[in-house]
Amino acid sequence: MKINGKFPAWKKKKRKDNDGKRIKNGTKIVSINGISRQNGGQEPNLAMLSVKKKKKLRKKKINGTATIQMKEELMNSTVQMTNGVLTKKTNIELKQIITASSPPKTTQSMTPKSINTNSTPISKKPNVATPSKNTEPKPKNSPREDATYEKFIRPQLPIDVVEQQLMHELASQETLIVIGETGSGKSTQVPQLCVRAGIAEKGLIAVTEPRRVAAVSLASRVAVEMGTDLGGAVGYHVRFENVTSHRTKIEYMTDGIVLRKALVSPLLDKYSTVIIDEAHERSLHSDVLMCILRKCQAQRRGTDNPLRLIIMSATLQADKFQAYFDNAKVVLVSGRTFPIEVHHVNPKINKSFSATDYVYNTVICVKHVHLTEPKGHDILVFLTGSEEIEAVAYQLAELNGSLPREADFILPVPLYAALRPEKQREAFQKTPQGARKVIISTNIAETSVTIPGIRVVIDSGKVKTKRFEASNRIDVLKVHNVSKAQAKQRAGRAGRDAPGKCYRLYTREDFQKFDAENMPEILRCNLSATFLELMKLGMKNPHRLGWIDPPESQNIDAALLELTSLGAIRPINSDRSKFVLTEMGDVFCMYPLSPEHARILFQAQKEGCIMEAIKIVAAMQTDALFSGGSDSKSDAEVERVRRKFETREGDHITLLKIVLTTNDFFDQLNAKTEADARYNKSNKSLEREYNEAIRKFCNDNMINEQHLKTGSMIEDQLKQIAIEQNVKFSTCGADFSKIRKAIAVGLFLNSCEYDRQEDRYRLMINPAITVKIHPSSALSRSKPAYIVFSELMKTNDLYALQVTLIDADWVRPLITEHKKIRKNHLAETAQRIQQIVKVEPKAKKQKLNATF
DNA sequence: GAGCACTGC
Repeated sequence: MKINGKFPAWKKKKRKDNDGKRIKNGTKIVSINGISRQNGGQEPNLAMLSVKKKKKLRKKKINGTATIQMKEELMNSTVQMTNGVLTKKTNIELKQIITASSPPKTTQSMTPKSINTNSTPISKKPNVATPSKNTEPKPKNSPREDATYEKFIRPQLPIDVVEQQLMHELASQETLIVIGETGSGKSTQVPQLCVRAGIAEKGLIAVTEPRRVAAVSLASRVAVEMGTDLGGAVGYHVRFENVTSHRTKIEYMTDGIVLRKALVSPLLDKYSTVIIDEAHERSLHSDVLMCILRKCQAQRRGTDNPLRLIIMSATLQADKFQAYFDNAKVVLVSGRTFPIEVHHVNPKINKSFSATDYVYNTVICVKHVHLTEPKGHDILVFLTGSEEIEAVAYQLAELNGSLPREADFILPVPLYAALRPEKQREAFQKTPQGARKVIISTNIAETSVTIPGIRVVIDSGKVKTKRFEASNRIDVLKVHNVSKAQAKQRAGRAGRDAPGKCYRLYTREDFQKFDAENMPEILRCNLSATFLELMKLGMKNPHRLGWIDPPESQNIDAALLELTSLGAIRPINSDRSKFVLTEMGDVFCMYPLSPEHARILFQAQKEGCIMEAIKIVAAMQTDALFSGGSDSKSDAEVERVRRKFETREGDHITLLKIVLTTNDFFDQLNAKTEADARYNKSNKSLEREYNEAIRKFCNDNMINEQHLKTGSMIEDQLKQIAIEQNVKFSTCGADFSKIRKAIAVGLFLNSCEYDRQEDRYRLMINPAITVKIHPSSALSRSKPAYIVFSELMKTNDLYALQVTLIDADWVRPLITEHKKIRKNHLAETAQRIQQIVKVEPKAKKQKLNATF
């Protein structure tokens, strides 16, 4: 929320809200409890000014504490890394930012996890944290660590009740399904039970998590419980960070890392047990893992190193998992959340209620809750996107002017992933005296972060999701209703610390119409990258693969067509039902990239510009490097800086320019810092100056520091892989046509030709589809004859994002080839469907088991 | 001249 300076960008322009009503320059008739009132954007009243002043004061307070916390973190890490070279320090800082933006890690706080609460008040009372048996011996490490362990006493957890049963099942079952709600302790205790049951002697216990924060914080927590240091008996492995050793017995990992490991060692024989946590989330990676591990288990069955699988889930999909894993046993663990009172909108009472204008409803609801709920109970609001969130935050701040004198002050705090880390941190600050914090969030607060002190949840019932349209290869970003499970999850966020309330801005009848569960990711994304990995593991026919929820046939074919056209796979039988990796496809697998992006690198090697290609492709993996429009800059200044990097050749070359500029800056900065170090400057002041210089550079050039660092780490990772692949490093200098050709070849499926009559671009592989260049692109005004884009996004129109000027001759042969393959492909698909229809169900099942 | 949720290797 902007306090000083100009109004937020959304306010300056006319915009349509979801009901189609125009909100003009912030002026909107707000009717609260029947009393209409006009908040004029042009005439800020006195109450409004005093609000700003008040807020400014409170802001100051908050920032004060933040600085102190950050300083402490900085000092801790400096102690650990004083002998590091200064260039390494960027890494240290990144780590700090990651930890700082994750939920506070105390011995009491648990990882962000899924919750499942009933929609009616739950009578279960949470266990009081009582001192219980300390199951593990005390550590004998450094004195500092000893102090930490002595303080630690694990509270009793619901899972303790079924400990004996779990131990028994672990000893006898090959696959086990553990269903446990939030707070049951399954994520921390089940791996430890495995160790105690003696399973870990044959091999490591792997625990997979869908998010990095979860893997890291769970590992830290379990390390404390087991009385070992992190990276000792308990470790974690996420991208860019491997904190494990030869002593490690329990390894927390992100599911993507386990998939990568499976590509290198398909039997995963280092691990005796793999525990898949949060399986109910149905992330792409966990679905693929379950598919692979089932195969893996079959192959290791009967050997002296069988694979044990534990599927952990928070919701009722047990039946589905049970059927998938051959009637595996299910152990139920009760959860430990506080009772939550759920209120739905009742149209009979709330006469003015309109189901579509949820932004307006939100403001009304916050006001109602604010005036009726006890002071000090913070509110968490779920909305769909940044624009909405900023709008509500603004209106709530204005609401303060009309509150009764005795009422507390409303402190709106936006929270979404694209927000700068320091802004995100405000959501975790303690609420100032005399205020009520209202966090207005996207679904980031559903699972990824846990905010303390929330007692009331307001749920719009909406979520923005991306779905892949296989027929046109288009990503569609749209607002949808949440699922029932998601609504429960959101409600559960009110019951973390104490009994809570949830207000749903939809009727009970609407809720009944919602889907039961979230749509699994595998059903709504491009499958080409996944299939490439599975083919590396020996899969030949994706149509015959046993998924929990099989993707649509059309979607599977689209991925096969894409991979074939990119030259990553080729058919091995005449009816094109079986495929195998080509040599090039094998190389693609080594890179953590989509097949298209890997193809750019492959081509760049031929063209002699691999260095530049790696920089560009790495930058393409992160969110926008250039973050124009940040609040303290004027439009003219944003334009000026944007022009500095813009090139006529397109947005990919612009990315390269930004990366090269920052590289130069870092070279100079490092040289200067090294020189300063010779004059005996203290480490601390050097580091401060170093970080300040980076901050200033990023601010001046409107570069997102976080994304820049992520990009640079990806660049290092890609370089490392290229070295392992014996790639000859080459650079094209100022001859950008080489790199443009490599990009064109990699993204040839996205090449377009300008249609002057329509003033739009026609997709060369499918001229029926016309698109517009997104206005954020450097090429949106120059309109060259031929372009490729990175991504096509359907919002209000069909927009091409990240566009580069190309030569049509570079892509024409590839497009001709693609059309040929597609023609055959369609014919073969029709033929195959005929065959499948003929197959008897029984025979079909046998075949399914025989092929992978 | 638009305005984009969230993860992950």
